[in-house]
Amino acid sequence: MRATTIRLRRDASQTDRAILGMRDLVLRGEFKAGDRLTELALVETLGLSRTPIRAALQQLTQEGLLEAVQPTGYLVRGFSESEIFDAIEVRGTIEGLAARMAAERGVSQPTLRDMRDCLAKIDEVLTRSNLGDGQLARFGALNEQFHHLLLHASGSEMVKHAMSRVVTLPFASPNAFVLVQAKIPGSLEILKIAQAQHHDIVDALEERSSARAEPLLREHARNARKNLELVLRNTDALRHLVGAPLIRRRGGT
Amino acid sequence: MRATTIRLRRDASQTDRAILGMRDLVLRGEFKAGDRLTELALVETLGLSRTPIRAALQQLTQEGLLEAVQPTGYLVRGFSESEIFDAIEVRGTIEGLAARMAAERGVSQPTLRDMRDCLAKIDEVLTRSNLGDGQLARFGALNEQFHHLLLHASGSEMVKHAMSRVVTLPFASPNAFVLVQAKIPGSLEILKIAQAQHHDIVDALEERSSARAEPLLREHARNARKNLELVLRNTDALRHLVGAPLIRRRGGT
DNA sequence: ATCCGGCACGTTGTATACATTTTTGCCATA
DNA sequence: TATGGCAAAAATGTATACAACGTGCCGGAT
Repeated sequence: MRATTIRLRRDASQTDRAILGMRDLVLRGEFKAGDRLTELALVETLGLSRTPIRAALQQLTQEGLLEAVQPTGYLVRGFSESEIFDAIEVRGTIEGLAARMAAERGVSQPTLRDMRDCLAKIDEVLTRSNLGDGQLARFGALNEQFHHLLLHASGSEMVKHAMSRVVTLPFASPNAFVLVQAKIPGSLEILKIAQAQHHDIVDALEERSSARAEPLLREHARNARKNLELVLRNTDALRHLVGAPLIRRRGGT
Repeated sequence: MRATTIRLRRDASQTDRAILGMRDLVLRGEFKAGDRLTELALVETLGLSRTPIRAALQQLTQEGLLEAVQPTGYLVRGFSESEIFDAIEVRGTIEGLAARMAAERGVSQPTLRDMRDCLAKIDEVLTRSNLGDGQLARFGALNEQFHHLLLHASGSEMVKHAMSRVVTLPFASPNAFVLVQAKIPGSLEILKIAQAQHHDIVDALEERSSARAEPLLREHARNARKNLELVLRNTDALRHLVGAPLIRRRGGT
């Protein structure tokens, strides 16, 4: 390799760096949706050899960020608003399945306790009258934890696996729109509603009501659809949304 | 390369051959669940170089057939009965989502006609009093076509994409247990019930009843669960099930 | 006998040379 | 001007050499 090689690495392999670097480039919009990615260009940009680049291209394609085209090559994917809506709907459906299974099969007391604890911490965050970035980040971490606990409660590796695949798409994760809420007026109300749903969900699991739990999760996911709409109509918030450059707007970028 | 190189290829790349070859080896049970796969061993077995082997390992891992382990390496995955059940449940859930979307958004007349035509052909196959392998293969092809038409009717690329990921797992596809039905007594009845559900599904789509269409597809997928149980209790059928060596039985292979 | 260091080997990670395929752009021809 | 085809350039596909990393074995010291 050249003398330009960065030797700062702690433990990351070249392949990991290629994946992280390329994901970053794509999500930040360094490449536009529809752009063709060539290995050699990425070799130059990232300072890595073709082998890890190829592995990363394959990885990001399976994540859904890139698209393999025939006969050969990769494109940066773009996402229409309706595709993002559908991705969120798929996520809500899988989470609904997780909730149904959890309710049907029963959730262990320790797991229920973990969920209640998690919600208590979120309640505490939401008592503050206005949220700074730090509080929002804490909400995001706890929110993610709650959704992980739900998957754990489902007791199904297959459901976890299905969820992990759905969530690799930008905008599809339960946390996708949390961090930009600071830029949206009324965000506290939105988060309080989400948290009320969280409580209802645990109630449903506790009473083993799959018929309540499943639609609750579907509806819970639809918050993200509303948030997407808000963000799309708010230029300042859009600037802070990770992956925003990949969104294809009707009649424009 | 060695003189042993097979030059029969039409258009398959080495990478394609590695993927097909490895998938075949795994599904046929040449490697047992839990076996570690080393690149060099596969190089010897398949007569390819490490580069396409590595790509194939990555691909089969994302398909769910292999499992990447730390610090480094790949294992052949095994599937418990309950994992297969859950995989089928996930598939039914995604198909249910597809059906709901199709009903809500409305299915075009040409697509409805295609579905009706497809079902008419299946009806014809099922009028024969007993099914040979050829008839069963035809049923399988038409069944697959029907399920593809449903995805098409959903009008959602995201749902198609989610389904394509679910279906890569062995046993999860709508056709997984069709081809072994020849070995199971009463298979004609099973297929007739499935076909009755097909008709109900199209009826529901036609009247745009998402509330009917979604649960119909979930229940339809559960046929596969029943078939799995039948096959697991029938040694002869099990021998003809693709991927059977990967099934972990309680207290045995 | 046990613990520990270090060497040898097997495996994966990475870079790169070479082969093959695909794209591109030019030029001749209609 | 449109078109066909050919050659050059660029890209990907493939093989392989070498590096880095573990892991286990063996021998020596306590």
